Amino acid sequence: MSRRSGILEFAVLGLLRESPMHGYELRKRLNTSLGVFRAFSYGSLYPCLKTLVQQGWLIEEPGNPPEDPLAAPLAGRRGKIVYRLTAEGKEHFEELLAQTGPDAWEDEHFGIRFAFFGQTSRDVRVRVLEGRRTRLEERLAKMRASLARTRERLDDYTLELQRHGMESVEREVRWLNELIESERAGRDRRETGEEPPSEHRSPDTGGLPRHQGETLPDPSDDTT
Amino acid sequence: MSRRSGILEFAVLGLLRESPMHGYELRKRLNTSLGVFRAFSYGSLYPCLKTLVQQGWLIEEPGNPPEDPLAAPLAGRRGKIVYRLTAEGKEHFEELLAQTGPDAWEDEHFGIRFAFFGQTSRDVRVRVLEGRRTRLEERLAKMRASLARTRERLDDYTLELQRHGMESVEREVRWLNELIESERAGRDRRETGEEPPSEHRSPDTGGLPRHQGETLPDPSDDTT
DNA sequence: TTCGTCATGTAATGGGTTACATGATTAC
DNA sequence: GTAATCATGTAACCCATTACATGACGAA
Repeated sequence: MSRRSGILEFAVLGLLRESPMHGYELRKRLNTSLGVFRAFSYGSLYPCLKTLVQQGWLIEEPGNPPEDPLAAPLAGRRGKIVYRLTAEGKEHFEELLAQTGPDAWEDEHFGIRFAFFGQTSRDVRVRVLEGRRTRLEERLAKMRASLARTRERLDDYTLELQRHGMESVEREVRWLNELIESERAGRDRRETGEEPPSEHRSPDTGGLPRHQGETLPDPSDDTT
Repeated sequence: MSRRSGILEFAVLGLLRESPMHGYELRKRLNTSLGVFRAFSYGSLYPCLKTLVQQGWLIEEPGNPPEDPLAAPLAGRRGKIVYRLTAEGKEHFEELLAQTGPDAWEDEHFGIRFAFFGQTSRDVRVRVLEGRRTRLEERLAKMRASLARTRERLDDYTLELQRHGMESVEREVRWLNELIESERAGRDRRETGEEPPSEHRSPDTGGLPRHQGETLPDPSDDTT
């Protein structure tokens, strides 16, 4: 039982916006491109797809995705299902993208949101990046306060844990600063939607901060 | 319904090994010392405590912890409960500490395990650190392979996400290397159990690698 | 006397995983 | 013909959270 995930929903809509796909294929992309940070199983994916169809954001079509349209209608047997984003789904995804509320700044969501940054405006990107930075700075302040308060009774390892944790968060903040600066400088990025000629990719931005090591339960099958 | 957590169980036993506590107090420590990396709520803590009692690893005592033994037996009302580690619990915790199986190297577990490193032997510490390093190196290899394979179709943001993620993991590996070296060099650390004079804390080790930013749902009350 | 904090709990829910069950298609 | 991989799904479970319910105790 999963039904309506949140971030999984977001990622599914985002991937299907590019092109229709099988659930199987979807899961593979979820666990490679995005899956460096997060892996999903069929047990959550397929139920999620069902509810997205119920919402009217996706439609199911029999057969294979555009690349190999050889598959006959195949009415009887269980058959393959291609999921395609509807107009409503597209609209809904755009709303999700534009959201800058607090969950856009949460650790679990930030990475995946970032991966779809190419589909929003620079304005939204900057707001989300700043929100995330604020979050991390608050966290840092708490960590520092807590460390200053209880230093004596902590042993070496716990202390080192804290120290390294703080250092990591600090580095993440620095990285966000670079990203924000880069966005503000207005490097040649697409404003929204479609891809640019895909030639010049400005090499000066940065990458995702989230868990350097979190999740990743061994994607196991991505050997294509 | 939670019952038997794994890592929560581990942390609870580890904290109670130091001294008996109330559930409330336990949760506070869980969310300060350790909570920089992970927060727990009562909804998981209290049920967990119950099952640990059932296992015979803890006993419940009425009253207050050692520091203020003023509380009368208070039979009737719901009353406070102090949880104390039993001999069996202590033994069980030591077994858990000595485990070097794969879950000792998982992201979710590593941070908390590390916090209790002071209670194991150097031997176990090194094995756990090396295991973690191996894990991360495998992950890194996969990330590199995947990146090399699919580079063209990824947009700037997804690419940057990958790049930054890899960089973080690489940094974590470097940190593990320092820790391992430091352990091997045999810096003046306690071998097991009790605290040393707590004066010289070798400043050359490092800190925890796990998620720089994961979890942390705003501990909200740690102002002591 | 009321507010903050200490203190213990439960029910409903969330968002996932693992293991299982099934079967089609492709490559050798 | 058989193994690998493609492909879809479900049931049982896991481990947590949130919101709720209850109440004692100290300080202003």
